[in-house]
Amino acid sequence: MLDAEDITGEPSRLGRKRDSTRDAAILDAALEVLAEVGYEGMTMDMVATRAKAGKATVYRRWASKPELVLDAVARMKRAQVDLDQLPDTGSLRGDLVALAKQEPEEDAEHRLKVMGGLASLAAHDLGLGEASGTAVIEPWIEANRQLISRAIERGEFSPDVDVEALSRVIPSMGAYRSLVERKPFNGDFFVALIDTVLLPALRGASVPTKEDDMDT
Amino acid sequence: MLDAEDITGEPSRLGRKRDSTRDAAILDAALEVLAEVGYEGMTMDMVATRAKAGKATVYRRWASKPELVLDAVARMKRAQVDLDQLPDTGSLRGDLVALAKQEPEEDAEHRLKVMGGLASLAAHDLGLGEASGTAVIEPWIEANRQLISRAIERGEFSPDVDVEALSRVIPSMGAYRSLVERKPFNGDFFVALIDTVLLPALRGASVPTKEDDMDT
Amino acid sequence: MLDAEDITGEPSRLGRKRDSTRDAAILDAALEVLAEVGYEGMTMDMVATRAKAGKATVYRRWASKPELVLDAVARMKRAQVDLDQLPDTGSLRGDLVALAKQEPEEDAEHRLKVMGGLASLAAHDLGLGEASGTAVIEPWIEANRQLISRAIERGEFSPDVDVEALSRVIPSMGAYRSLVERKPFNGDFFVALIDTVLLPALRGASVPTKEDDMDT
Amino acid sequence: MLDAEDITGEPSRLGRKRDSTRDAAILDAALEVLAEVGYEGMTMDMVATRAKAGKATVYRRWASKPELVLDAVARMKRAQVDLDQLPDTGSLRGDLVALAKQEPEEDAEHRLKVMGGLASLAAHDLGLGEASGTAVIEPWIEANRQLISRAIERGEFSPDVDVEALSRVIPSMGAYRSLVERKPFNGDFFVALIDTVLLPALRGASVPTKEDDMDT
DNA sequence: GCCTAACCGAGACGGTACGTCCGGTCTTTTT
DNA sequence: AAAAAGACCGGACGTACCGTCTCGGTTAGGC
Repeated sequence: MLDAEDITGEPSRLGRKRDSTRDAAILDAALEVLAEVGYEGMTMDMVATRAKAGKATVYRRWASKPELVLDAVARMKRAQVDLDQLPDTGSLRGDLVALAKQEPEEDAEHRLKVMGGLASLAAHDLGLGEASGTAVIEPWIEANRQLISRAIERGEFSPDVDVEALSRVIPSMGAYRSLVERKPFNGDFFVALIDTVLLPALRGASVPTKEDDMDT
Repeated sequence: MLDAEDITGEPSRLGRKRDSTRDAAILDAALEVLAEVGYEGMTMDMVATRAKAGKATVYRRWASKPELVLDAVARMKRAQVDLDQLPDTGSLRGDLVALAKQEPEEDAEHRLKVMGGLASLAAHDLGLGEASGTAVIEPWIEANRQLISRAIERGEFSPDVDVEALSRVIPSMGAYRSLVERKPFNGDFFVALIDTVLLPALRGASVPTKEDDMDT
Repeated sequence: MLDAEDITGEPSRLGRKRDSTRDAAILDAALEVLAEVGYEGMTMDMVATRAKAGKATVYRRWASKPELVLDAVARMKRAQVDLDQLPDTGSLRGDLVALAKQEPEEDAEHRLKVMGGLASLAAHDLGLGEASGTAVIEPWIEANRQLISRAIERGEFSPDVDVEALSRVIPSMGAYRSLVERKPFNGDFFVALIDTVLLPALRGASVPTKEDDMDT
Repeated sequence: MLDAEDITGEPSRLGRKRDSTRDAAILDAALEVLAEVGYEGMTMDMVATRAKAGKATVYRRWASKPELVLDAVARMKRAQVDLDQLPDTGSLRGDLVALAKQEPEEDAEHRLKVMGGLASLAAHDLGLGEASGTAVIEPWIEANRQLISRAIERGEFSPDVDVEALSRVIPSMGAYRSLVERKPFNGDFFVALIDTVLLPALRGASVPTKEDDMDT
């Protein structure tokens, strides 16, 4: 966001105050349009019109279309995973399933559509691709990271497992299913991943054959 | 591609024949431009000009920019995985590593750039998203599917493993790393995935807890 | 027309002969299309298709669209004024009226439409503008020139009249009415011009006040 | 022009106002380009670029190339004949010659070139042909109509003359010379027409043989 | 009676203008 | 000064047309 006031600390005393309700209206409009026509199909005019806002009002808050979409999608995701209220059922499988069910099933459809719009952000080298994925999926990965670490501490799994890689398994495969295969990313699929990929990998990680640095 | 002749079977004998060298020239030009300026930066005029083709010649073959890019990327991928010449080293790990090394490391950089261009295709609901991912990644999944099945037949792993899900592990996580995290998708990363996720999951798949239908 | 053979004298004896019936078919098709959609609306493909000819067959005969249209319109006009069979009624008025009635009234509507198409030829500096007008209207001017000269020889009018200018009066005003005012150029209008402009001007030409060179 | 506001009467108060200086800039650019490369050679991009305007700004005002050219040429002509300041020298000949000289001789060359561009407008049935000629030549005809009427009132000529037809003599023949014959339409030619056609026709109109209505 | 070159219809080709649509900026009026 | 509305510049999109070239096939001669 481009809020000069946030930086200076000086509350820019002159003139009319920013109408902060516009932020939400614009982001909601952006999400609606994204879900309906996708990123490429969405235009800034569509968003402004639907939010009953002028384009200048939009551009006063976000410098470009990608940044707006980024914030819009992040806003949607923020509601989903709450890192301060992760489930704690005693077993990793229980925690992960609880995390999956935490979000009403009907929201998934909507978010799926919006996520589609997200894909093309990666095309902008500006680091927006990175940021965008991060904003949406990183909290999810972080939740997995915490749940898996907790399970290791409990002694459920060997401390030798690659937590970083395994935290990414479900989000990555979910993203692939949503964005590339365009199949629904529902609870059944989620549970199947847990049982056929993630848990087996954690259990089977006793004898990691070799090296495993992942970052470059 | 828009090739009516494919449907009728009747090869539409009248008039000048399509110059099939133009297809290749246009696709190559598209790949060059994609690698240089990305999907959003690429224009149809750039591609046509570089291929020394008229725009009509381009649009006679591909109905839109996304469809052209789709074919271009698919063409690039096709060279990568050859399903008829899969490696056979005796162990799954050996096969997978051989598959990874099969492609010269320096090509990866180029393909990574082009793959970035692919991302935004998913934004077009037209099923292009599906098709695009499919065209590029599906052959890779198929290769994994064959290698894993063969390993099971050899008795390396239990026949109870979910071959479908596990075939997608590496491509999905590779795509996430490339397109969202924007980190290099090199051999080290690839081998790490094999050793810390895929092989453990295959080994640990002895007691799949519950249901596991994946397709819808 | 581009008939190389006409120039070289060497009749290019080898190969298949031009099918001269195609010329007529193409010109007729061109006239039809011109009448229906005007010069700008007419395309070479339309003409070729309607004449059941290939574009190459058209371009083998005429080098460009303007040249084709020029010939097409000239062909139409040729039927109209026959310089070898000018009327001779004894009076200029009788001759002119006879010339007007010589062409069936119903053809006028068609030719009017086609003439509209002619207008834009003038936009091509290539001398086609000149040629086009010339091909269509010049024979008519020439007819007037001969009829007026004959009337002067008969003593109907003073030899001092400017035959060149007066020969152009009716064609010019007819063209203006057709092409610019888009009103019908029928016999009534024609006769009115004769009686209210041309004949008075011939009669009143006793005292030409001053200079009168017209060409530059 | 596409100015919705003209119809409603309600001046559509919201939003940024049309920048009326753009109209003039675009029309001037169009005239320059027309004079340089002619109607067919002129492109909308050329006009927009030269006027430092975007194409959307051009198309917001004129729906198509022909309509733009029409307005551009009309603008040029408007400067030429001022119906409120017609010359009054006491004789029709003096008035007509004054009208001719009223416009600097060097402008004629420029206008001639632009007029050439006008010709092909007639090819668009849309009434643009009619409108175009009208916009350019009708004011001239009207000037002649007024001058001739005034001369008749003064008793210079018989009230029986066909003012309508005679007012069109010089513009029609001038248009023919410019557009079809492509010869210069200069003062000498103009004066010659007055002396060898128009004035004789007015003088000789004593005994009109028949006459009959001209409009249909 | 066959060979060969030029013809024929059909349509792909390179190039280029058209008119539309967007992204991001700027202006006008109202709040 | 911020808001809604919308005009502004720049530039890509996809369509259509011109004039050329290529394809398979046909129609003449000349041998």
